[in-house]
Amino acid sequence: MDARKRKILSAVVDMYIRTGEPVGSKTISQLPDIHVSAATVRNDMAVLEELGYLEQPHTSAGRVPTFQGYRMYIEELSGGSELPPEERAQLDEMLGDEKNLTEDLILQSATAALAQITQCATVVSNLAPKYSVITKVDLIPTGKRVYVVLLITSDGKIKNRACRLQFDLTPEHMEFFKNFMEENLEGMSVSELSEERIEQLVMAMGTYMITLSPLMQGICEMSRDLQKNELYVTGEQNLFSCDELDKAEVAKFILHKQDLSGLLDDSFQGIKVVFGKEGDFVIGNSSMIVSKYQKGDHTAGSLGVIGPMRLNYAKIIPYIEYFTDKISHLITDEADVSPVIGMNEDPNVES
Amino acid sequence: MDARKRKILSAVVDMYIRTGEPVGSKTISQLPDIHVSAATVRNDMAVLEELGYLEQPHTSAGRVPTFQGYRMYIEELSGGSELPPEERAQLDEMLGDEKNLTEDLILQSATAALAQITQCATVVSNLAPKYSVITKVDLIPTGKRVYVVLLITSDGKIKNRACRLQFDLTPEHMEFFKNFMEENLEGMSVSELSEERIEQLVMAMGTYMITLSPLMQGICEMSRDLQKNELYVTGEQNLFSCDELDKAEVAKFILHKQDLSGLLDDSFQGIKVVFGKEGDFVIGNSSMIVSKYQKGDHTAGSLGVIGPMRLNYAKIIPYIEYFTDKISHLITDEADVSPVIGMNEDPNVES
DNA sequence: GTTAGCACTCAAACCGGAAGAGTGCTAACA
DNA sequence: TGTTAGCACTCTTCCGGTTTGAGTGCTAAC
Repeated sequence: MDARKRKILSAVVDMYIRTGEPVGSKTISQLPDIHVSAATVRNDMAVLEELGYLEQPHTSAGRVPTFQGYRMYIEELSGGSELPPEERAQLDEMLGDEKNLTEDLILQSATAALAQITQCATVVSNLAPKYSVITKVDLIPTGKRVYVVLLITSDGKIKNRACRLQFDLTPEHMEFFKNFMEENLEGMSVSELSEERIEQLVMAMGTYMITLSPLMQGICEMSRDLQKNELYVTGEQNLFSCDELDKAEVAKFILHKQDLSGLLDDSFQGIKVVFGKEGDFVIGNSSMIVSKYQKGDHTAGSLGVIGPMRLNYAKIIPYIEYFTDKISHLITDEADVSPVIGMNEDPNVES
Repeated sequence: MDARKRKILSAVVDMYIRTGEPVGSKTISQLPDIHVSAATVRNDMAVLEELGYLEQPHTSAGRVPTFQGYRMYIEELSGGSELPPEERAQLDEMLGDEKNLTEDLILQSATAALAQITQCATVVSNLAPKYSVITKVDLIPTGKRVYVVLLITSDGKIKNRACRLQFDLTPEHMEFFKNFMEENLEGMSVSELSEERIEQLVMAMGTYMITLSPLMQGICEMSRDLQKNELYVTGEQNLFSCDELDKAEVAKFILHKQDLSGLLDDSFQGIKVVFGKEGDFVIGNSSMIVSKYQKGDHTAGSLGVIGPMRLNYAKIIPYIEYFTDKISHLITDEADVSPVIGMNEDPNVES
């Protein structure tokens, strides 16, 4: 494919993104940096159509990019531009006071900022940190035969569960439980805390087993929660004010946002673009641009934008790259400094 | 307004609910219990239109009920039918094993069941219990200068917040805090726990004030959470499969469901019906039917159904009445028996 | 390889008439 | 006086035909 065809393809996609109308040969030929006639453009477009980059809604209409066409266009872009300093400053300002923020807050303000400038929905999948460790287990009596088990992890997550027992616990029982936890659970990695492991621990409790097993059941449920990845979505409203998207599909998406995790946690590098209805992603005519962020040397999660397929990729891709970069730095630094203020009661956090 | 007009109005609303088409005089005159000609029906309909119960989309179309028309129709109904035993049995079964359930679970299964049989969205506003008391405050060190404050209430709610202090606490500080809480906070009603009250307590701490005030700040935030009413919404999908409702409005509603609390907590008795766009309720062409449930002698919350205005009121109203009655009994009984298993980490709970 | 010219295609917009549902009014009837 | 049949009228909806215009593919000339 020669340079002119590439240029024409780019121009078609660009124009289509701007206008939403199928693009004709005449329009392209009139562009300042296209120096050939409409007829020539027509010939090239016919070839681009054969190659699968463009298509016609009907015989006498202009051309519209295919998925493949968009992909090619995006690839051309992504090598490109660094963000100009003034935009960078603007983004920094939107991110707010970066210091002293916790990981959750950093992610929240990043998604909020991104949603606002792109006028799209933004999504973050924050992987359950693999190195997180249980730092504290506590047991608090709160009523007749009701006890609250409290679980705190090294990355600042706090979980609690109330458990009803068959008998009230003696001080000896309480003592045993606390010691047992200190010896066996505290210091253990959350990812090790499988159901089998808990089963084993219950067995190891000996005569206390029967009385205390509901507590262990509670711990089991909490550890399952802790191992789930978190998914935030913000700016869903923006999808509804976009008339290229089917409202019913958007609604379905919002109600099943969890389904995204598969797409987001997929292994990939750099920028990934997913188009609606091309794969598992349910909103037709939409696209999702995702990039990963790191904590130290590990992938810690991914940040993405969801909007119509006609999206200003040229602007948005650098934004996302800048944000994920920035997040990587912030959370890596932050991890060195101090534990995190818990946010596990925020209703926007789903898993 | 004579009996025949009343009957005709009822018939028109009924027919309109079934078909969704404007109803003509001929259709009505052919109904089995209408024994007058179409011309007579026409005359009556003209009167009903003058009275504001019916309207015409255009001159040569049939009649459609107005808000007032619906209201009249619903009023006629609500005196009516007890639920037949077989339906009652069916509802009971859907509610599942009623014993041993907590308040939250009762409400959840009721909304789920109601959403399923009505194919509508259901909504529950559970008022923050006014008599709820703080039973326990605990303080747990979890990291360098980081402490978790735990708050447990008599109705089984558990809240926690991590607070970062300026210094690490000495055992003496810890001791003081726990004692102070035991003396001043435990036993106090949640509703008394205003910001001013907390302010006063901070003042009363004397020399410990500066060090411990971030903890009190945390308590303040948690008490604010505890005083919020809870709002569950279920079955939102159903609204999207209903083509009389504007999807964009439904979406807006879902994203701002909190706005409902005003409508739900309003004081009223028996059944209340709100029509979309008539007042503050945003979904055009929709209606919401609400009824209150009691805990002992106090209103504890309300349960409602949201669907298209063309709703089978004759069926749904008795359902709602039955459910709220049942819920009232269950939660009143349950309160006597045992404290509640906490559910405050459920992501569906909003406030 | 590029371009102008031309015939062709197709969607969208427009128009006008016919069909049909339903009304309001009037005059007759019990 | 209330009820009914009849009739003219209104208004939406549907259908088919025509027009318009944008855009194409092909061909022949440059």
